Amino acid sequence: MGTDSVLKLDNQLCFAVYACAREITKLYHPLLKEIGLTYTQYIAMLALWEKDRITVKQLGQRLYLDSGTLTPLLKKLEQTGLLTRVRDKQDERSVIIALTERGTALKDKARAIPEQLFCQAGVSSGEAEALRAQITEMLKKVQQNPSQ
Amino acid sequence: MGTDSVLKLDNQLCFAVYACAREITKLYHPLLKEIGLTYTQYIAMLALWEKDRITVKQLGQRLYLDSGTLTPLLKKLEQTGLLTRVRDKQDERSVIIALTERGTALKDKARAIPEQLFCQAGVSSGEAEALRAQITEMLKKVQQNPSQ
DNA sequence: CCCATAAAGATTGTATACAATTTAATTTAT
DNA sequence: ATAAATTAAATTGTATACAATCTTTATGGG
Repeated sequence: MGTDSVLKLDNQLCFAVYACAREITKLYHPLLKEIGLTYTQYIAMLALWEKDRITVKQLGQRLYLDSGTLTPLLKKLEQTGLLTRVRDKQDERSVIIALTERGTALKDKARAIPEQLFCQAGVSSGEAEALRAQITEMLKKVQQNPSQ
Repeated sequence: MGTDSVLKLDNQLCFAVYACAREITKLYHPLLKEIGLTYTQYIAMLALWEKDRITVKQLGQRLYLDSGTLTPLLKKLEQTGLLTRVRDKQDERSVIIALTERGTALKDKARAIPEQLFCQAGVSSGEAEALRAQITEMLKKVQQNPSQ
């Protein structure tokens, strides 16, 4: 085996995924700026547009993010007026996230984004879907603590 | 088409890549802790073990990172004694990064990491390589400014 | 030669990420 | 029922990321 092929950057799956994630995020930046969201905020809104009135914990499980990241992010979205954060009466440990009217309405503006992005990235939706499926499978394997 | 399939989180390639990158990073954490590196520092060292005495600019192109991220990271690795940062005599705008003896020696300790990670992740090296190749291709398409 | 541009790093400001800890509420086991 | 364990958020501290700006140095016309 050549000296150190296992340590070559170009052989690292991790690096490819890591670099790709950041480059895609950069691509989103100008589009998201128009609707006033950061990338992570957009991901959170995507989850909430599908299903809101969920706890921080549940949102975190969906996004693979913990309260350390979500608490400040959700406070910001609350300040912007896109959602509310209210303690659950049934279980005061939990905080329930609900979209406001404005938060729900923002979905209309977001609808054009995926299409614009595909064009920009020059990736066909077919190959994107195939790749997404594989990466998702990998994500599930790699997931450290699925119960989290 | 169902209400909003384009905005569904599970249909987003970007989210799969983004979440996967973070989960893989978490997997590395305990292994890298043993050799005293963070994930990004490890990536930087991988590049430098392959080729050092390069400028910050060149390292940034290799890693898809800019000086805003690299400057503090490299200062830290300099403090740790793994590398040196010296202005290029030929072009005082550039800073040349060179590994110290300790920096070069650390490679020996790092050699075991990729193997350990594959076992932990439960991914065969064959499928990892196939996926890596696809993501790398995608990375190149998505790259905004290759000249950068 | 001299100025306008460009290039490379460094800096600033904002927004993540996440480990580790803390606080408050709830469950569980005794 | 109550102390111990668990759980959910929030907080703290550290380390990225990156856009935007600034500083210094180099380059290229005129």
